[in-house]
Amino acid sequence: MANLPETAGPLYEKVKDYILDHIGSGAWGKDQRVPSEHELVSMLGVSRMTVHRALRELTSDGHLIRIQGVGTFVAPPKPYSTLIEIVDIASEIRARGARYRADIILLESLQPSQELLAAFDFATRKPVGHSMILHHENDMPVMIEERFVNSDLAPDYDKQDFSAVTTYDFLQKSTPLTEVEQVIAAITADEDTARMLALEAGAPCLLLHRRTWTGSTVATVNRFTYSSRYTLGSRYAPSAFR
Amino acid sequence: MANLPETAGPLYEKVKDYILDHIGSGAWGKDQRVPSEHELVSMLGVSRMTVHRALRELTSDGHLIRIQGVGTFVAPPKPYSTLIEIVDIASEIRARGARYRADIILLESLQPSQELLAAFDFATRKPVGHSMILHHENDMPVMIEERFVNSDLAPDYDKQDFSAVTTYDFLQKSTPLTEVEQVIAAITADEDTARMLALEAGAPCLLLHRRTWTGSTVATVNRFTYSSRYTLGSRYAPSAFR
DNA sequence: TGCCTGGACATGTATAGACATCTTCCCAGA
DNA sequence: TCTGGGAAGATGTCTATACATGTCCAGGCA
Repeated sequence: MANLPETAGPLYEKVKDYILDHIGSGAWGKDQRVPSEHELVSMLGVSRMTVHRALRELTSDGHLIRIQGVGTFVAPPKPYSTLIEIVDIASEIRARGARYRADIILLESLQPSQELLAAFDFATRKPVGHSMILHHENDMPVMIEERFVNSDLAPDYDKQDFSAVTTYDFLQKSTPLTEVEQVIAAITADEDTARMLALEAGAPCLLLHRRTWTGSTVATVNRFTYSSRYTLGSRYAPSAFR
Repeated sequence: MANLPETAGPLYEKVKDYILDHIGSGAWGKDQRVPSEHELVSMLGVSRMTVHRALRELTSDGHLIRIQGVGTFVAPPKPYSTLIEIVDIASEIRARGARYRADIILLESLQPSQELLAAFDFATRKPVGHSMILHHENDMPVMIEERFVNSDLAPDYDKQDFSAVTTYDFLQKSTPLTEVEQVIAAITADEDTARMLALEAGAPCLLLHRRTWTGSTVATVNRFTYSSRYTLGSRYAPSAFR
């Protein structure tokens, strides 16, 4: 009988470690077959439910691929990709210990343009909420936030007091977010943008386009323009690795 | 006895839906107590293991918080934050159906500068691998990749043939990535950069700084400069939401 | 030759029962 | 009044068993 690692913790964790060790050492390579539940039961001397739990968790972590009726296989290695978490700018600024302020430049309900209709995937013309807010760090403008909000999901968007509640907090409470699409680009600030962000003409700016969904309906279409004084970034520890 | 939702699928999924419905409707609010496993067994007429699995999965999805010996509680709502996945540029370009090419500008081993020593968190001076590669989409330069690699982890980095294997693939195989730190900024291209990317002087560029760790040691320090023709972005469906 | 059906085997789910571990709280004894 | 101990109740783990569902293949029948 094979030996389980002597790490602490519950049995199914030891079974997970046993399997991860074999994958990590290369003994069980990519796409290769992992012993069946029944075989692991014989090899390790634990019950099938315990083996099953270990295999199920490793599968949801992306280490294994299981096909009912066929078997369990080592998953291809994780892509060397990373995730950037972008948080609410108000909390981001405050987290750095800086003073945060937001100026509401505009808050209205408007008839969407053709382009916006397409972004919302609307079949018929109906008004959407629209806001433009200038965010400051220590009274220095750092980001222009422009949001278009689906009025079906947040009908009173243009009647909120966003000097008291951030758009972020309001939207978090009113609409459950299910999906996000984002594009980041570098642009040269045009005259208006440069003026608002107190930049020299021609300064480079970070542009973040974002669409969010709740279910299959588009909830918001956003455009964030960051001053070149500002950087986006964070640190993220992928949980798929041990 | 309470009624489980009539959705399809296994029993534990119905129990999960039952609980998520009560959370979503506001019937069970934030920090409020969820019925105990024993109570749910009585209420729903399923076995404790089935209830337990549902609760455990909802906990790992961040919907619930469980404290042994105390009880189960509704977790505070998810932050309204998003994740951007940034993948390997070669596969990104190919995925768009474009022709990909990489020119190796430089591949060497060098003594790190003071700044680089700090980035690697090295106590003593030792050489690091260094590469500069220009990536093309349809023969148009779109990104300058500059990498500094910890020689302890990838000692032969400067001896690889990166026209045959991408740096991405090589590093993925040689070093298990455990953590990532990234910063994105917009910059104005300097003369050299503009020339390499075939841009006009003063064009805005996207700058992505990245450090990666394996365990507690810094594996690579990277600097990616994207042409203004290029945008970073992707679509991501957070699994924590239903 | 071709189909198709049954058996072997894999994973997936559900249950009952037992014991472990942890927290809370009440009550008896000092 | 203070304190220690134990009961109650919560989650956490493990097992044995049963049945469901899916895949694959070999052997038999047309």
